[in-house]
Amino acid sequence: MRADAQRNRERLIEAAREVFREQGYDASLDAVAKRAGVGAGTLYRHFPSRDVLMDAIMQSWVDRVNDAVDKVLLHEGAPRDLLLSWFETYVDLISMHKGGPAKITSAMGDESSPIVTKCQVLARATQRVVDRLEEEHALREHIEAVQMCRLVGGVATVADNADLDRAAVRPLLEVIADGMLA
Amino acid sequence: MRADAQRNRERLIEAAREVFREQGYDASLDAVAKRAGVGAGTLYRHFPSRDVLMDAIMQSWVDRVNDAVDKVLLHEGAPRDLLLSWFETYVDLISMHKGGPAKITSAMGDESSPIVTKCQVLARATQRVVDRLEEEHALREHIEAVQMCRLVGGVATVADNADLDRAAVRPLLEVIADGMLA
DNA sequence: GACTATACGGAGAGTGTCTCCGTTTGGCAA
DNA sequence: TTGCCAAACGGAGACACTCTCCGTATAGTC
Repeated sequence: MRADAQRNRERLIEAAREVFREQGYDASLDAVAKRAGVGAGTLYRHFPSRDVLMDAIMQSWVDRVNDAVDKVLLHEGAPRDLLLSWFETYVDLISMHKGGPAKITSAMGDESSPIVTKCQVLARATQRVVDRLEEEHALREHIEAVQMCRLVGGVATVADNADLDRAAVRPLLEVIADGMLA
Repeated sequence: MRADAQRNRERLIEAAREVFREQGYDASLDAVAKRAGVGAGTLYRHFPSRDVLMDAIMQSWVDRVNDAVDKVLLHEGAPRDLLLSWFETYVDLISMHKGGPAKITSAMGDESSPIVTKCQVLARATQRVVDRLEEEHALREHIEAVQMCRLVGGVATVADNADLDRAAVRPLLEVIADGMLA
């Protein structure tokens, strides 16, 4: 890739990060291009769709997911606490941008989604939690990681849309946890 | 209201019902106006926003909700079956239009939403199910109808976004039910 | 320094939202 | 019946966003 192309690509990602944080996932892509100081054509050449751009700005986020699940799994304690701890972390992780929870959760299990890699990172992290709980025989049978992602993602989506705070989200996560634990 | 205004209002509602069914909740409002045979100005005078229009086309749906909960409560059987039966009915009721689950669930508990009356109808119906289960001491403590609506609405939203079928939705609803039952 | 593949930029086509204002009409009073 | 006018209509058009096309600029190579 030519040096100017590389530079513009990075500028676009940085601009998108800022604009999406300020205005949410629905922000105008022309605004992103303008913030980056490039033309619309340049933006669309690098990132043919909004989702591809989203995927790119989430690279550093992948590391954060993996760090987060490591940290959660470190914690010794009751299975219910572990599970709830992961659920709350999960909600935080997918709620970094307005509209994020819906976007990520609807792509979960869709092989052709442009953000499939991000979903896989989340699913694998969740699988590690499932594995740990199964070792301890703490989970009911037939509980799959993808179901966990969908349920908790559903709660995060509702919370995102309705501006619910953590206090309102907590009891919803508890219901899900109790429904999954043996 | 003048007779022509009344007539146009009804035409618009009928047209919106058709267009939303065919094209989903995101369909162009100009398309609705055109289908109704009126100008865009007439549409926006009657219905200042998409949500207000949605609210209007859902009038008959209110009756359907009430019929549905009556029918579910008639059913004798285990509490778990009753609860799951209501959950599946609930998902069907709010999934009549693409985008409906997110719209309805995010407005749940928001007094200023244009579709607040529809949310209340759903919440009251769900409350009747909660009351019945509490009579039978089948429910855990501190379970509120609005939480039920949010959890099941979250599942419906995910299913709507990700095109999940009933078979994929069922186990998610089971987790929620098990998390709520004593 | 010249060449060319690569990348850039922004005008503009396509689409949707919503408003404004000149025109039409329903309903009433005389 | 007729005349009046408040109420309602309609659609052009301003504005916003997405995405493409193509003339222009330039990075990298020889």
